[in-house]
Amino acid sequence: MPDDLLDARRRKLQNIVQLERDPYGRRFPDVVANDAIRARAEALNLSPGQTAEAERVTAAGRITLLRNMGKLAFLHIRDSRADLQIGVSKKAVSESDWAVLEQLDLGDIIGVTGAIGRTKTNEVTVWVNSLTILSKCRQIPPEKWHGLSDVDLRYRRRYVDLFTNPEVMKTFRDRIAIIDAIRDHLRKLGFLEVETPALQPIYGGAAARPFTTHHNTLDIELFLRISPELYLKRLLVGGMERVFEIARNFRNEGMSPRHNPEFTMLELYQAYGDLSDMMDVTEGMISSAIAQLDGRHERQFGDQTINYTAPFKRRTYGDLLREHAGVDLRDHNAVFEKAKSQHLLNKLAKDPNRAARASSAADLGIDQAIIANELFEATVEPYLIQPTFVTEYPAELCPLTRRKPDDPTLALRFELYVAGMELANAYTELNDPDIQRQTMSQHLQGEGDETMRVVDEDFLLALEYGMPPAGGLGVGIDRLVMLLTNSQSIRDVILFPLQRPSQNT
RNA sequence: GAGGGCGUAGCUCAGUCGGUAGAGCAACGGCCUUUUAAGCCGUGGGUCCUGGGUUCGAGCCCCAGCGCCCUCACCA
Repeated sequence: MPDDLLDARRRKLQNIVQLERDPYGRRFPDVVANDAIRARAEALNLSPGQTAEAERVTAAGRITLLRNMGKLAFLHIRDSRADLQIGVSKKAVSESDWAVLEQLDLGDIIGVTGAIGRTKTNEVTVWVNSLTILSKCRQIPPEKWHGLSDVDLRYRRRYVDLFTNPEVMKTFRDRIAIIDAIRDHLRKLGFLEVETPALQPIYGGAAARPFTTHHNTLDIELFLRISPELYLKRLLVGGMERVFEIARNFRNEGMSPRHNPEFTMLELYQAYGDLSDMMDVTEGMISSAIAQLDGRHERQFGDQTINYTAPFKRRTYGDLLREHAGVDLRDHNAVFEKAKSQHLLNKLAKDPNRAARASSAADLGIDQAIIANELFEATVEPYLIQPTFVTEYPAELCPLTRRKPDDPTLALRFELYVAGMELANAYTELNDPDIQRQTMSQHLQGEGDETMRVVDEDFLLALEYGMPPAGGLGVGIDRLVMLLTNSQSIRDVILFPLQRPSQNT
């Protein structure tokens, strides 16, 4: 039973009330951030044991360490950037303040004012002359040394994770910095940041199963967006030449270290641009993000070292397949036999016997390009460690994309791979409404699954008004943050990842 | 959805061959005015994930369930 632990804290809270002090505090102005106080101490050039009596500061934070020696106490308080040691001498504070100090626990939030100094052991310390409790912590914080490491608890109680594990706070501060840098970069390029519906009567722009919901007043079924694409393109029709949205997308699919049901995607469209512009934008954005962090273009991700110095490698799909799988994309038979020998057909055929008997893609009723792509994913993807733009995808894999003028079997698309992960995806967009209508309907037929899919007639109508030729780009923001912060799971870069609700908490 | 791993004190973790449930931190009482995972003396703290089963006896073995993690499947 943890009751005795909780009771002890509740008792101390009562003691504070009895001292006529408010255990939950109030406005506490002029707080200086811990790292700023440390910087000031640095600038003062104090020698060990010295205190700059005139350098008074106000500090506040959560107690992460508390050592009371009876008449002198050292505590560490933490804010979102740093820890700071404070020293409280019984002689230097009021009787009431000292009495409050004796009722403090790890996890309490306090505010102090005092002079900046250094201890004999050279630790920067604020020597307190007044102390205020700002919030009593009535739960038990995790252990000071190991912190909170149970991953389930870390996600369920992210607030505890954040204040006990500074590297977690750092990761999320970095996430914020990365997104800020991307916004700045795009605005400087003249992109307008827009917001489009997350509740959509017809979903589109990606092949994924949506979440469904219902609007009571209109009494209609709605879908949570799987992509903002079709709305952003409407804005191109409307005359916004450069638009972007940092959109939360929702996909009712499986979860993995690289997939969360809701995730953040940057999508942007640039009128009069194409694939090569999208490469420039991608490289520029990532460089800006890195500059906003520590500026290091060479970064660790797990046991890999990745170099983000632009320009990134550019390789064609066909070249990569030839290099890693040893087959020519156009040699359908070789592709088929190679895929068969690698046991890649079973899952496509959904029946091992049928896969074993088949001697061509047609036998399985599967498009040739699908088999090639299976081979690509198995043999090429794992080796795309350094940032690589993969270009010239087989057109069948991306029916909604404009084709290469001099070779209509290839699509004007690239995917950016880093560390074997798909990080970005870009196209020279299709703006011919007739071709778009045709490919959308074909795509529908190919999807014959249980999910409802409807051609978005209003989108096609918009195209008929005329959409400028454009480049389009999508970047998985969570994955980018994973890569730049060396986080192995998408859940480590999403503050509150989806967890099954638990009964106990 | 399939396979594998894990679940012991508030936290981080031990637990041997199936034989009385352990440590550190945290907590409680006491001492301590320069600590750095502070120190010293003393005390308390358990639904061993849940439910069955085997056994004289289960934290440990078996079955089922729950939760989490990983791999795969799903997924422009």
